[in-house]
Amino acid sequence: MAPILLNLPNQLSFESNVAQTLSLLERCTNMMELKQIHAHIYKTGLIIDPIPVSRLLTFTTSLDFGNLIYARKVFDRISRRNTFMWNTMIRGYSNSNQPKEALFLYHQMLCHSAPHNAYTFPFLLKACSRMSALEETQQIHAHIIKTGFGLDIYATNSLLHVYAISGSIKSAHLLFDRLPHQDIEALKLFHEMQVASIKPDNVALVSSLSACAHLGSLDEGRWIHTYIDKNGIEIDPILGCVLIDMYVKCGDMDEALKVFRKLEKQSISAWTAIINGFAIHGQGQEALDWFMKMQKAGIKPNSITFTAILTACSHAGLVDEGKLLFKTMMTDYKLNPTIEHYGCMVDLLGRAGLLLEAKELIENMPLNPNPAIWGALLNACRIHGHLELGKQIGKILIEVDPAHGGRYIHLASIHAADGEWDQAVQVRSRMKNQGVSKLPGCSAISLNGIIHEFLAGDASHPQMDEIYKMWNQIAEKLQQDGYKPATGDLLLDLDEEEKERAIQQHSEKLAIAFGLIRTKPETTIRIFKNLRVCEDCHTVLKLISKIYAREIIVRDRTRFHLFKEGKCSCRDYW
DNA sequence: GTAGGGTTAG
Repeated sequence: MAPILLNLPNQLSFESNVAQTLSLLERCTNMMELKQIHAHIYKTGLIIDPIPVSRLLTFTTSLDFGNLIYARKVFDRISRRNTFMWNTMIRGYSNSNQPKEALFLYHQMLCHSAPHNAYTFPFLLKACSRMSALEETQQIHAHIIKTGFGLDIYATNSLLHVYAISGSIKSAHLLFDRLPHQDIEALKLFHEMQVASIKPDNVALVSSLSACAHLGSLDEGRWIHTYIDKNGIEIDPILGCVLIDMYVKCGDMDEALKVFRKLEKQSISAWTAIINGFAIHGQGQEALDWFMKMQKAGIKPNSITFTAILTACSHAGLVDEGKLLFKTMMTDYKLNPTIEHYGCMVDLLGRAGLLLEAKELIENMPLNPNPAIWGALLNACRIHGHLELGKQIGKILIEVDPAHGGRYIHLASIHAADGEWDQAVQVRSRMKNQGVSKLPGCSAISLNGIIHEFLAGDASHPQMDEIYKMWNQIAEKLQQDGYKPATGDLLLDLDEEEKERAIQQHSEKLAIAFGLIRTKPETTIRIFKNLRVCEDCHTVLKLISKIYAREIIVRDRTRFHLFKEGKCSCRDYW
């Protein structure tokens, strides 16, 4: 029953008026009632107590209610705003579709010299994470340290989360390094933190592990796993799932399976994480086997499981299996395909060269295609040399997704592949005019717990002379093996020789040269790249695995490649 | 009276 707001007695004492108003708020279900309560607060002088109006704000900005426009009106009318109220508004915006407003409010907060507290940062950083606002994150990071919240576990976790999902490997690692788990001395500090009861709980562990998964930080992930075991922390279903996912994304499927088997109860998400593991490792048949095994164990696949299994089919070229699964998903499992499932299917058909079928699927699907859908088709055009269609789609893509640097690069290289240099240059300058920049390619390799990072053409590493020397040796051996640099994709006004030089300095090549110098013969080399491996580097890595008799594992943006004896686990289907 | 969690196509 709705509260009878108009009949509030007038002769209440202040305290019981507060109490009654709060209780009315709790039962409030619609805007009309809310507005009446708002009016009542002002009319009866309750506004001098911060609690009723704070509750009103909390309620109005809450996820269920979510009327930020009205909340803002309430907020703007308050003459003495306290930190709680600012925080509440920032939190509201951070969960809304205008997270930018959260940052704007923080700015205002600073202008008003309103004090912030430990609650302020997690809200702000949530807003940053939703916008992938890296620069702002760095500024907030500086504020956190300056104002003495640098050891606050909530602030630190939130920072780690934003850095990890926005691909800022370096910042995330710096943060990890600051976390006290690097050596014995640091362990003491870690212990002190525990005594001070700021030890990580399950939620903190989950977000750290998830950051490791994003970054491919196997060493740190293992460290956290050991910490969990040593401290007898209970592995709840979410922690189990993210632990598996960490090993999966760090390239250690064996360990992922070990964790899975040890779980007390294998939840649907744990199964899905394993199936997805096989998918991104290119082991399509294993993924299918586990999909069956899961159902035999009495677990029904959900929508996310289907994304994983369709990804598996797409990466392994299992076209018929994928088509059948997509069909049975609707008929037998009664699941409505989402845009992600259509994305998988476009990718599956496109990679297999069935471009027309992929295009038809997009045209006939009941959902509006998003940039990712067009991106999948564009990728297929690139692989199969459908340049005309590629140009059409590329043009659409830079219209609908003008802030995405990769799209311009894609379109420009398709023009280049067709010999249309003028057009390619035009696309590039359009990108420049829009103020869009390309995410620089970055490859990382971890040796003895230290991460070494390389950018293309990078000369900043202290051992650079040695690395280039090594690369020249490698290049000589490659040449003897008949390798010729594939410069076709490269753009622009470089002549052939310069192009060769540019391609020789790709980040993954520098990383592999460094890996060969610094590791013993026969050890596996693991490299992580933030973008897709380039075609030429893929060829080179295959050859190196043969010439130097090394296994090389590369995780790129979408999947793992295992190079062994001159071949890659993706069977050149990627 | 306010905080932080997972598996998901490109």
